[in-house]
Amino acid sequence: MARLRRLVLERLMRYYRFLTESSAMKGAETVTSAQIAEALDIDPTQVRKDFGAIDLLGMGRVGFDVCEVCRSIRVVLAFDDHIEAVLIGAGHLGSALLAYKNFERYGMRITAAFDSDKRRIGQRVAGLTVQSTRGLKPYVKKQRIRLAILTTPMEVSQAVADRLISVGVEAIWNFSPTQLTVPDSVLVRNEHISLGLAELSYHLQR
Amino acid sequence: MARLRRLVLERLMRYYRFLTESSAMKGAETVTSAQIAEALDIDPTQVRKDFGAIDLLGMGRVGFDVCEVCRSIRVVLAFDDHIEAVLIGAGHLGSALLAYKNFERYGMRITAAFDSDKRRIGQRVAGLTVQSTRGLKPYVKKQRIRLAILTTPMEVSQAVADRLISVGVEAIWNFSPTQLTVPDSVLVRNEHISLGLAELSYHLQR
DNA sequence: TAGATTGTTAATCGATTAACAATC
DNA sequence: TAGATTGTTAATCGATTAACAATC
Repeated sequence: MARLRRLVLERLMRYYRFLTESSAMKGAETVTSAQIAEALDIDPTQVRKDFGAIDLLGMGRVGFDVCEVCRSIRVVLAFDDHIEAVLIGAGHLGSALLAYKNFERYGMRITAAFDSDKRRIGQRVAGLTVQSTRGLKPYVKKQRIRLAILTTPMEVSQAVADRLISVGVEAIWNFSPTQLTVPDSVLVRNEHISLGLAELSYHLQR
Repeated sequence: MARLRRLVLERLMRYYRFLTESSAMKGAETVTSAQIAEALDIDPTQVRKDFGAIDLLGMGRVGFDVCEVCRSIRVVLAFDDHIEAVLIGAGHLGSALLAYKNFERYGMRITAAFDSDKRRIGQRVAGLTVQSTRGLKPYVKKQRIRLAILTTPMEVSQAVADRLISVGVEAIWNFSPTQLTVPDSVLVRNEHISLGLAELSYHLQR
């Protein structure tokens, strides 16, 4: 199977969520590309192409088997791998992510939260005790953590990323509005929320 | 000026943030497309094309005037328009957004927060008192609110969106992981955070 | 069989990158 | 002037959509 591109992966996630969570799919055993496309506002051909890319075959006149599709997506997106992650920056956004227990459904669990602010260290957030960033490197190394979630102020993000990478972190989910510089082997996924503001503001302009 | 596409708008926002917030730009009066491209990891031609699209002219051998670029982007992205927004769903993510005061820098201000949960109504979050969603429609109508931020559980998002649109909301910043169905005249900007998980999980797979 | 749906190729569309003359 | 940088056209690349024979 060829390496899948980002947009394909995102669509696979959307298909999966639709098939597992939408009330429209309650009890259905099969689903057509047209149904999925309609619900997610994309082209039916796109759906079939994406399914083809992960070697999923449909049935003429019937569509796709819901369970088979879900199973295949789980495998491709590695939802059963149980990735452990650390979160750095236990501010408002960080706390919101810690509280978002749904991540476990996709195989990701945040096992520790760090902050450098004395007022936050020791506090309990969503069942975890916020630790001092002094303990970050030893923890990541000892637990062989591969994924880090960055909800730090932008001034410190690059420095924190460097430290994480030096002890083996392979992927960073970056919520701070900074462009991180990392080695090619490390994946950075940026969630720059404020970019949305540009589109909204432009559109609302008189 | 032709209608700008989403990716262009997002890049304009990144240019603006780089020019106004990066320490690399401290005190600089001019900037070259190569400098910006290097910092944001994009192609220099892209930067010049984007600037060209908003009628910004550079100077041969010197580059672009930083102030002029910033001013132009502010105008194009309407940062001085002072858009008022309501937020619906004062949970963890909603509270994080309410606390994120930086939005005002880009002309957006959240003036009211609503929730349907009795335990949240009346609580103060980031200087605002959470109101019952019963008051949502009257408030939006009276204050002529055009932008709504949706941080509701996915089951109720469509219903809330319908109500918002019925009283004049023109754009929705959707943080709930649902595909909303809206009239063509309404802009929906989706921030489906969990899509990132697909890419990260796929990449970390052994 | 008849008809709905798939799987796949070809056509279109849009975004990115390369090349280079024009400019200051 | 010489040289760095722009502005723009052309080439490339990738993603989306249309078309349609194959299938169940």
